[in-house]
Amino acid sequence: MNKTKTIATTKDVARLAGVSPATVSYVINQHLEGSPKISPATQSRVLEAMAELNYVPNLAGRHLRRKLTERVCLYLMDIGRPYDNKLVQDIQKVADEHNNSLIIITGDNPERQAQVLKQLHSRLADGAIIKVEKIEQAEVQNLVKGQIPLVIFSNDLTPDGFDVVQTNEAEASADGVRYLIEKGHRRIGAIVHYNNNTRPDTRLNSYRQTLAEHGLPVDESIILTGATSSQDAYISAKKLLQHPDRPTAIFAAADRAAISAIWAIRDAGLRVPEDVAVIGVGNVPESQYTSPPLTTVGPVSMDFTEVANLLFSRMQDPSLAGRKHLVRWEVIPRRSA
Amino acid sequence: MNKTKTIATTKDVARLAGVSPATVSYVINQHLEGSPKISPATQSRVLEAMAELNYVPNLAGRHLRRKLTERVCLYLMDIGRPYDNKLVQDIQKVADEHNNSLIIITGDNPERQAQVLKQLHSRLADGAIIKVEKIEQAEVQNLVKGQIPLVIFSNDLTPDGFDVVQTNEAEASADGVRYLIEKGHRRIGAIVHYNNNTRPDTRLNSYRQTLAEHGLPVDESIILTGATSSQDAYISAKKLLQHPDRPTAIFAAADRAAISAIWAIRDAGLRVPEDVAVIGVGNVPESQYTSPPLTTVGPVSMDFTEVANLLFSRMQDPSLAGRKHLVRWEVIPRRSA
DNA sequence: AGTAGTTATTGAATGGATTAAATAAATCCA
DNA sequence: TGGATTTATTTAATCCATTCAATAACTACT
Repeated sequence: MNKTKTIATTKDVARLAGVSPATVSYVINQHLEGSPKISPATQSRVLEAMAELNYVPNLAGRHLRRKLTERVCLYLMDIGRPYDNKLVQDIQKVADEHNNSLIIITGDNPERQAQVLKQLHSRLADGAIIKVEKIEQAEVQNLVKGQIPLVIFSNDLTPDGFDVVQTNEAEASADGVRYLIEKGHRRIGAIVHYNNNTRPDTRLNSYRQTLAEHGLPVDESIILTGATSSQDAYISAKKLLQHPDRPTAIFAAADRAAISAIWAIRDAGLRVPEDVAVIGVGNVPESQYTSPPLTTVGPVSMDFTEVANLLFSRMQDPSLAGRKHLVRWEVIPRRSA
Repeated sequence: MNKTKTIATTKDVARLAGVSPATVSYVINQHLEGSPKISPATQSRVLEAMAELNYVPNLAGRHLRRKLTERVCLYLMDIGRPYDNKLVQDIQKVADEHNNSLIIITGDNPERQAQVLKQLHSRLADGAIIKVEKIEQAEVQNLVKGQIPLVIFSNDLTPDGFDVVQTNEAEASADGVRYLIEKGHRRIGAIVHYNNNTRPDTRLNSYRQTLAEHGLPVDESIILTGATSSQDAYISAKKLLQHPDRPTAIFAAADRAAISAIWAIRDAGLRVPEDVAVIGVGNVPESQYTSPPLTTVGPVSMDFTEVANLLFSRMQDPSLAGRKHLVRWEVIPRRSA
């Protein structure tokens, strides 16, 4: 009965099976080629002992000795983003193929980011994919010194020496605005900053710049910023609709805001896109199923295995030069604009 | 230059600072009360050496010796669920207070569940919160043997010996259907199984049972199952609307399905709730901002710190008897029904 | 100054698994 | 059967940080 109080170690298993700890280890790691062959007889005695004692290898011991965790880490700002679930699945799949496990850590403040980078340096994992808006340069540089394979998924300025994944989000947002202009719209309102997790500025800048490039005036009274929730976005949309010189189209810097805008337009008794066209950014899953389906700007491909491959190839050969991977965003024409 | 190739250890720091490894360790762990006091002079010499060598303690070494990881794990089926982000935040907050870090692992198949439970047993973390639909009993029992503090967040049958968090989701779904009946509806359609992550059966059962309890017929032709996406749900709703004997209300077993239903109803030129009322389940964030705002069934409180506290109190005293925590779901009346 | 009493520092053992190198056992062949 | 070769098993070192117990360096006090 006191057996259950203590966690069994290789030594315990060895004693029970009447072999040495080394033999136990070799039984556990048979799969690693190059290990000595253990005779079927001892093998089964060891396995029995392991089962009897409910033995599981201690990870700390193993990692210390092997200098490997066979684990990768994904850092996300939070776990609510539409694409991140797919990102996780794809990384998981690739990790599985490499017999690695995946842990996810979240945090949207620089403190936690620094903390996690430090933990990585402390060998929390053998490599990591960091997906953030903004990078703590200094900490990352330390990691590079510490030789932790790293893939940075961010449009923020990133230091050299590792792989970066970026999106052409800014250009794609500009494409979105251009799309509206090409449809003949001359007065396009903007609803920006759906929540604090996105980078509204680049999208808003794209909007301003694109209008300017086409010789259209930028009217600040139809640029509504600070919408941090669907409700805010709904209210913003209402305001645009009540504007004395109502815009004929709305550029919403996030799909959820765009969806709220559609509700607002329909609630006002107007038609989408005939009376007011709407375009979003992000291509969240729901955007396909709104009514009318939302025209939006988003990633063309949802396959992130390439991102995971960047990491694993770097783990195999840390001397690799820094690479860049682009997640292409494009206008996805549906029926709201 | 070759310094950067190798990761510094306490020994390296000790050598550079001209002290013993023990001293280095005591400098690192000053905060742990009971540690000997180190003189300011040596202290700063050690700190300098640490900075110079870019030293970070190796977690494996520390964990091995301390027999503690100061880490907790949250297992989720995926990272897309509306409430889980809040769950993560709350656990994170409590973990921070205890100087623990949080790692998240996901997986929706029993294999990964088993794998993770095994890793926990292997001391991946000091404790875990497992949020799943279905529990692998055998593996969990092993964990109990291995004395890993565990909180099971699941309505599935759970073995004794640790804490469980459950929702009264089934009863609340029944309340939702009752709510419609009390509004005078006698013909209520159902759209069930929004995706493979939810447990439609309990909700559907609640629906059937509640109708029966009120002496209403259960008409299988207006129960549409298998809607695994918003689009499916939209199509299902369309079908209900085209039914020769059209229901006056729709019970959607998931909010996203309910939202699709609202789109479908409005697209058909009908009004919500006057022509067709809609109630959802889940109270996802968007449900507040649909038009009309969705009446739904969901958790009343969004504070999960209590769940985290269950875990940490158990980690402090593993002999605690198993406790139960109920996340109360209720009808949240808005305007769609 | 000498002894008791503090305070600072270090030596050495520890935790658990792995693995290179060495030994022991088994098999083969002449 | 004896010696060589192959196969199975073990010994002992190692990974790194921590911590108990012991020593060393100081202070203080009579």
